[in-house]
Amino acid sequence: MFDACTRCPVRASAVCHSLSPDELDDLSRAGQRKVVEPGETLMWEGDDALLVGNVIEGVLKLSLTTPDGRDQTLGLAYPGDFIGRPFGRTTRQGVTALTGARVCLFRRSSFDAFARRHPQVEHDLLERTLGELDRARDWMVLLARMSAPQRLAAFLLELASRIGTPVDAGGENGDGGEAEYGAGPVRIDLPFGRQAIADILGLTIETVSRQITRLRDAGTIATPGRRTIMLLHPERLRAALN
Amino acid sequence: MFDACTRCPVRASAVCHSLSPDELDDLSRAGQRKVVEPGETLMWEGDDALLVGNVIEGVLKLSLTTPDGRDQTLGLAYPGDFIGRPFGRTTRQGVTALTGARVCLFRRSSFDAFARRHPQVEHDLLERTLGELDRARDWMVLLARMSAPQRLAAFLLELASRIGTPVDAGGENGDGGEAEYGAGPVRIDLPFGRQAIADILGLTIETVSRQITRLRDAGTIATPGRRTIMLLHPERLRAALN
DNA sequence: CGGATCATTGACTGGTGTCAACTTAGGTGG
DNA sequence: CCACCTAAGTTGACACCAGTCAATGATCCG
Repeated sequence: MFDACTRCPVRASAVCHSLSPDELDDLSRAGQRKVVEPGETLMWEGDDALLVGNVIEGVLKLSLTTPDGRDQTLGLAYPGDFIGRPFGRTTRQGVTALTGARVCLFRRSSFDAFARRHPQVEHDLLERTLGELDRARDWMVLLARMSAPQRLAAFLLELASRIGTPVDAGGENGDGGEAEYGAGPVRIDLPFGRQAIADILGLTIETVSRQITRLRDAGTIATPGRRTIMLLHPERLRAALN
Repeated sequence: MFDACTRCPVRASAVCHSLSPDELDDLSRAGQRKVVEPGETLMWEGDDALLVGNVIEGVLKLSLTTPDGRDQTLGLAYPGDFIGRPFGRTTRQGVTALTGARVCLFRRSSFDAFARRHPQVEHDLLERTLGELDRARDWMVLLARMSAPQRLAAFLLELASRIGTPVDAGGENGDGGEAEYGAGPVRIDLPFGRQAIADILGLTIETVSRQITRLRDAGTIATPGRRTIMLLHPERLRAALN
């Protein structure tokens, strides 16, 4: 298990990155890896907060259900991100896998105790949480004030920076890595369908669909498949935000 | 100054509550009290994060401006709350006093260093930030999915629990304290005007005004003055949320 | 090839924003 | 103490964007 941590693909970016080999060994004994199926819910909103963990691979959503039964996605968790609610009685948001995923889970009580013994872990958690809060508040502005076209533009740009791959005008750039996208076209392979986008943007699936059609007709994007979007003119999306 | 901390009205609830007298003395040397005028902005969005602090008295707002110049309030800070962005280069949200206020400020660099030497403070900050994040996410659902009547109802109920005073059917309850409100009427003395409410709820001032009128006509609330709202039937507001 | 799911499109409705006029509250100075 | 003035709040008319309901079209999978 210690070895599993050493070779962990998110070793450098997860909350455990600052631990010494001994500490890591200690923590790893409390952890358990789990493969999550697409659509599987790891934690339900309102549940007792029994588990926390790290995303190793895949994309998960944090979501809440409105009183009238609609779903609102509050954030996405990518590899290296922390999930769950430490130091609290209940998890206020549900955590559901959008894609197949692998996670590394801890009993919350064990993790809490470990974190309190390791200030560096608490500090890392604090920095992450402060960053999450900043991002949540940015998103609040989008949900509170922006039109459907603006919401979609902002979302596509964020996706591009998270999981987009730059595409050379002449052909594939090749590596499929994290390369920063600039002015050129970007390819996004969506890990989810239209309904999930609607849930994220606080819109209906029909409105999302109409906005995508509009952007395609304008030549700003191309949609070679249901789950692929090419940003042909990212700068136009950026312009649409103002 | 040490004495000032000992007698501080938010001594029990602020981030410094867990400190020993010696530690408190240490921290207090780095702090400075400041009186803030209504409307005064303590920190501007995008500023270098130079200051952090505690609210001692009054109500402040955290806000962001949309590209087209509208204001969105992201949260309110009440006495005991922590303000500013520790461990970061910039403050993403502006902090502006809605009422006259008193705060206790630290240079961020000093506070950061102090916190890193005192895991208990970092832990407290982490718990606060996690709570803030939960609340921000609840509010996201409101902004993303709820109608104007629902937003106002939710806001009035939150205000009631924060700064409302229960009112006996026969007369004043008297103490003006934090007493939990139950089924009975609650009086809210608004620390801000209609525009601020609109900024919080992501609506226009006209829509807020119309909703208030609607609730008054329905007998759910009374508005004896511009800055006073009496919740005559809080349970109706609660019902309106579903 | 056929069925099911997901996505798109269309027609219509309703809620909220916008612009503008009007009213009220509250403070100031005669 | 009252008249006035200003800022804040209210109300009305109208337009438009996004939601709803319904039908059609495209993909994926067995």
